[in-house]
Amino acid sequence: MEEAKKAIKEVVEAKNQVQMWKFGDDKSSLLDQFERLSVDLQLNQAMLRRSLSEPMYIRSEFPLLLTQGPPEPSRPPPPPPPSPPHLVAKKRRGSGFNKVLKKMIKPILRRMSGKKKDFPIPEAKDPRFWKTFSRSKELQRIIHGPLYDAFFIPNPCTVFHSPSPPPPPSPSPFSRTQYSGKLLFLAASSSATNPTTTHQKPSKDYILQSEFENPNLGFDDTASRLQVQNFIDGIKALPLKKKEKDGCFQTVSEFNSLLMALVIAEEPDIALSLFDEISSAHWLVPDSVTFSFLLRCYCGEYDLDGARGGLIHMVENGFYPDPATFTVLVNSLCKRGKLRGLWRVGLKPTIQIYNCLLKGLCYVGRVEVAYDILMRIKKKNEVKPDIYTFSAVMDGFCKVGRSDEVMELLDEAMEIGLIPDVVSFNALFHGYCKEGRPMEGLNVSKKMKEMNCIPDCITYSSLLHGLLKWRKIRNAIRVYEEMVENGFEVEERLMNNLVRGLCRRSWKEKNILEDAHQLFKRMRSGHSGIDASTYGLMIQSLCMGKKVDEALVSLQGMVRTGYSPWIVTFNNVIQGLCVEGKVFDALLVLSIMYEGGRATSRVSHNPVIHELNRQGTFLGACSVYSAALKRGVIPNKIPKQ
DNA sequence: AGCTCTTTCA
Repeated sequence: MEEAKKAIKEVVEAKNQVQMWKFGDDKSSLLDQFERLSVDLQLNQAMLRRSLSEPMYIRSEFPLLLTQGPPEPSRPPPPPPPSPPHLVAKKRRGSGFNKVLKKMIKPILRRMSGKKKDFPIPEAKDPRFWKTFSRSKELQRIIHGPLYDAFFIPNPCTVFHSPSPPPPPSPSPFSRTQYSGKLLFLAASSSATNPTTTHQKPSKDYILQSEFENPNLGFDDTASRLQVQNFIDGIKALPLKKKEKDGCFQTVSEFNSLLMALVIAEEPDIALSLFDEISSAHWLVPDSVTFSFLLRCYCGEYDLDGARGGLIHMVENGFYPDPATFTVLVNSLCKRGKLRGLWRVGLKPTIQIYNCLLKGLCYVGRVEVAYDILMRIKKKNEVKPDIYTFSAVMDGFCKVGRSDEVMELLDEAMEIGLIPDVVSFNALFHGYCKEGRPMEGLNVSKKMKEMNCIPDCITYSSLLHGLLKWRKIRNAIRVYEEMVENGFEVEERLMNNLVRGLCRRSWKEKNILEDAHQLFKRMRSGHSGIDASTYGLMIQSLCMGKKVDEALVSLQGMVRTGYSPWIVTFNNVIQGLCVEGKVFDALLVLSIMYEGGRATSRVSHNPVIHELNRQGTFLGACSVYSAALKRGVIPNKIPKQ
C-alpha cells in the first residue's frame, strides 16, 4: 500500500519534471547545459530505473487515481489485471503477417542503409527472388485478406520483364487495380519504340523507363523506392476503420513494422495520424519502439513541440528513450541551433550525441568552443571521436573561413587512425572555394583520389562552382569533363554558369568559344533548361567570335522557343551579319524585331544602312531608313547614292 | 522487436 503511494508520487514527480524541461530555454548557459549532460546522472537515475521496471498497471491506473484520490488503505496494492486479448496477442511471437512484412521490408532497409553485407541482392531475372514469396506459407494465409491488397508489392521481375499481361483487376475496392495500372503502364512503356529516334521531346513514360535502365541510378535502388512507394500508396488507400474491424494489426510489433516503413519512406504525417487513431481506439498499447518511431517522426519534421509532447507522453507511459532515439532528439534540436535548451538526461553522452552538439555549436558560430570540446574529448579518452566528429568541426571552421585549420584537423584525424571520407573532404573543398582558393581544393582532390576516396556529386559541384566563381575556367571545364565521365549529372544552374563562364572567357581566348558552343548545343539537345542570359551571352559570344551564322541560328531558335532576347543581342547579330556582308540576313533579324513589336534603336539600323550603301543598294537603304523613321528612330547613317 | 551522428551551390 505504502509502496503504491510512493510509486504514484514518483510518477507525478516524474511528470512534473518532464514538463520542466523546456525546449529552447535560454536561461542557463550553454556550457552549463552541456556539462549537465554528463553529470546529471544521479538526478535522473531513479526515474530511469522506475521507467524501466515499472509494471504496466501503474500506468493505466494513474489517471484514475489522480481524480479519485489515493487508493483506500484497506485494499492491497492492485494486482496486475488479467491481460486483455490484445496483450495476449502481443506476446504471440512471429505472427505470420509480421514475418512476411519484415521479409518485404528488410531488403529495402538494408539497401537503403547501404549495409549489403549478408544479403545477396537478387538479379532482376533471378527466380530466387520469387521464391522468397512463393515459399512462404504465411503469405498464402493472408493472401485473401484485405491487407494483401494494401501490402502487395509488385515484384521487379513482373514489372520489368514479364511479357504476360498483368492480373485482371480484382473486385477489391483497394489498390490492386491501382497496381495493375502501374504494371500495365510499365509493360507498355518498355515495349514502346525508342522515342529518341523521333524528334519529339521524350515523354514522361520514357524518362521513367530510362531511369530504370540507367545503370547509375541502380536497378535495385529504384526498385526498392518503387516498392516503398507502392507500399505507402497501399496504406493510404486502406481505410483505418477497415483495418481495425478486420483486426489486421493484432500485435504492437506489426504496427511498429508499419511505422518503421513509414519513417523510412519519409511519410511522417501518415505515421502520426495512424498513431493517433490506433492509440485512441485502444486497440493496441504502444510500446517503447512505437514511441521511438513517433519521436523520430516529429524530429524529422522539426516539430519540436510535437517531439516534446511525444517525449512526455512516452515517459508518462513508463518508457524512456534509448540512446539512439535520444540522439535523434538531440540532433533535431542542434540542427536548429537550439543548444541552450538541452534537457537533462540520465545518460552518458555517446560520441553521436557529442557530434550533434558540436554541429550545433558550429551552427551558432561558436567554433572555438566546438574545437575545445573536441580536444577535451580526445584527451579524456572516454569516448573515441569518429570521423563524424571531425567533419562537424571541420565544417564549422570552413564556414568561418579558416581552411588552413581545417587541413590541420584533417591531419589530426588521420593521426589517430581515422580515415577521412568524402564528406570530410567536401567540407574542406567548400572552405577553399569560399576563400577564393579553389586551386588548392583541386590539389587536395588529387590527394583524395590517391587515398582511394571516391569523389561524389557534391565534391564535383563544389569544386566546379568554386572554380567558376574565381574564374578558373580552364580547370572548370576539366572538372566538368571528369564529372560527366564518371556519370554524374551536372545541375542545370551549374551548367548555365559554366557556359556563361566559358562565353565570357571566349572574348579573350578565342579557342574557348568552341567548347562553350559544344556545351551549349549539348544543353539544348538535352532536357535541361537554358537561362535567357546564357542564351544571349552565347549568341553575343558567337558574334564576337565571327560565327555569325551560328549566332543567327541560335537567335532564331531563341525566339522560336519563346524567349525574349535583349535588344543588344539582336543588335550584335545585325552588326555581325553586316560586317560579313550578309545584309539580307540582317534585314531578316530586323524584321523579327519589328514583328515582335520590340523596340529598335539607331544601333539596330545603322549597320544595315551602312552596308546597303556600301553595296550600292540605294533604294534598300532608303526603305530601311524610312522604316526606322516610322518607328521614331533617326539613324545616324543616311542613304547615299 | 528498431536504430543514431558529418557535406556544396542557388
